[in-house]
Amino acid sequence: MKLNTKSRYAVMALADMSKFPINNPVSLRDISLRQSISLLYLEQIFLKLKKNDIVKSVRGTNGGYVLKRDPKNIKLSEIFQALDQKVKTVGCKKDSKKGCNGKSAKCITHELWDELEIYINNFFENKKLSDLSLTKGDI
Amino acid sequence: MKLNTKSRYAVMALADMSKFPINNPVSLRDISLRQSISLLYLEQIFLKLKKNDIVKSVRGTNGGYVLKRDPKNIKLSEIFQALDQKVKTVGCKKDSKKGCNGKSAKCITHELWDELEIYINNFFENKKLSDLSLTKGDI
DNA sequence: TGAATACTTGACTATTTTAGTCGGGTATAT
DNA sequence: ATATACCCGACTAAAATAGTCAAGTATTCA
Repeated sequence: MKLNTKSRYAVMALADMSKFPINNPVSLRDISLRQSISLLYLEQIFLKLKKNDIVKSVRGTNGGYVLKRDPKNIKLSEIFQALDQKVKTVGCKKDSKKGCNGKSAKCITHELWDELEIYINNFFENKKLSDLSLTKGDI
Repeated sequence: MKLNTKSRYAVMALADMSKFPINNPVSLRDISLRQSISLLYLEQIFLKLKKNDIVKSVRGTNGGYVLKRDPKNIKLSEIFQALDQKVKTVGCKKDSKKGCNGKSAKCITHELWDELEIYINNFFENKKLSDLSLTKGDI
């Protein structure tokens, strides 16, 4: 059970951004340097964050990305969702007719995994970007 | 963030076993058939469960595996540990001097991941094998 | 005693996922 | 104009995962 770098980097980058005055575009190049994340990888990540309405982009010289909302209103769950980073505990679909439906022999433990999924999602649901960015002084 | 099949199967198999009278050896072959898990894969899994004192083996005809303790006293966290299935949220070591130490630029979000790890482990720590095996009627 | 059952163990392999790169764009400020 | 910085799909290397194989050993029962 491992967190992937994409969502981890996304949170790091957004936390980094949230240290700067809002509406002040932060370039991926700068984030890349400060957080030691490959620029090209960051581009991939921010594309998704943009599509999911978490950031908006400002093109051209002195451009960059800007948080679309106040860090207080950005839940970590949104960030994870943006990167298709679901908490997947089981292979079988929840409501599929054949195979596992939570009652069959195969998935005696299905309920448990569902419960775990909800439990973990709950963690992210209750954390805001502001919860992390404001606690530390330096970047 | 995905659970691997090894630990999932381990829990399924143990839940299956715990339906039968204790001290009654359950063969992997039977578990394999009931739960549709490859026998050879189960063997691999049970070797680890045995090494970690969760089950004991009975060789020979009518042999199989037996739970070493009452399902009420087997925490899911033990099962996961037995399969080296740690909840890993970050790559960097917790106390390494160079690189990330929770305060450096790189790991602005380190505390968050630690918190998540503890949170998830807590789930498994508070679940017993008996919590799942007894709730369902059939196997 | 020997055949069948069932555990034991390490090594091996195919598949999938992950992490990250590459190349060729487009928009905008100065 | 030109440098900066976002845009986007396709690609690839490496690692992890899932599962198999081969060659055992121990025990029971006929």
